[in-house]
Amino acid sequence: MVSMMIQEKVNKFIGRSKELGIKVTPQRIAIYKELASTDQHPSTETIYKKIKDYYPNISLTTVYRTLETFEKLGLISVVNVLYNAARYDANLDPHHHIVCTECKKVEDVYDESLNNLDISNKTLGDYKVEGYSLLLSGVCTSCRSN
Amino acid sequence: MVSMMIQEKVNKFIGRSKELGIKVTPQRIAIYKELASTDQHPSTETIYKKIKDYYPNISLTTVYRTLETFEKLGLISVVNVLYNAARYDANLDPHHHIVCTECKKVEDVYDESLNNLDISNKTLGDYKVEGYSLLLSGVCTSCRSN
DNA sequence: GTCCTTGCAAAAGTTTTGCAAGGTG
DNA sequence: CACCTTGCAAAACTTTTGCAAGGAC
Repeated sequence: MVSMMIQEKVNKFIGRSKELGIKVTPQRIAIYKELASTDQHPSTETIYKKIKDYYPNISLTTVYRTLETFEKLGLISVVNVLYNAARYDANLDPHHHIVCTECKKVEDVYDESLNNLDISNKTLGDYKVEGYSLLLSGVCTSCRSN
Repeated sequence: MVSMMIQEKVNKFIGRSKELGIKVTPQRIAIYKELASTDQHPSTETIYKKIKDYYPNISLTTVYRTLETFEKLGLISVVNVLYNAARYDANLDPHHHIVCTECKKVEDVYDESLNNLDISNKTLGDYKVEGYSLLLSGVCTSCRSN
């Protein structure tokens, strides 16, 4: 799966789009292909700029709308759920977070057993790792009751 | 530490500020106190609004600048490192991410042993958990050589 | 041909910057 | 009283929305 050829991924995407009943446009293919071609998770703007090289008419609005559509249908996922505004933390002790996917509320999660994960060196590649934190996602009570 | 009284946290903050050589202003105390009083990780705007209730002259700019200052000095930390722009992922297989704290580049991390963490039920409180992902942070090779 | 999708322009929302006035150490 | 910090206003940036034209099915 990881090493699946780009074209194969795109074909799968086209099939899935048809199943979902959304239209397969050149813009959508370009956007999906751009995203599937890298593991660097570019921003919307970056995707837009890359596509513009060979598809100069594409609009940034389309990239925004398309990524949102794909995400809602489960064709892609958001890496950073909390991208809309900076969130700070006065608590510097090691702990993790859980975010409500509905209301975007974030709360602390304390679980000692998660503070000393053994992360194999080979996964880290050429990074000098400073730390990690776990972001759990779910739906909080008050959102579930709505 | 977790249950340390707010005033105690604020006092510690004031002492640390003096050590660091930054000025202790009423605005800074208010901002720190607001952040230290909750585990909900409000956005900059939310902090601003709360403080405005009892300190109507405070400026949103000050809140932005102050939080940035605190973060750079290590007085607080950012929950969502990648808050400046949406980042998407075409790869729906379970995997994690590592972000370079310098250039904000994000890459995939594959490590089977991290895909089935045993998260104790009591930590999850009243959330219905859908999933989790690990965000490692570090400095990539190209940023380290600069 | 129908209706979803696109592109443009404008609006809304978030964050940063310049500068003069004010307050801390 | 020096210099850091604040507040205001404006600019820069990111994301969303309305609407008419265009294209997929």
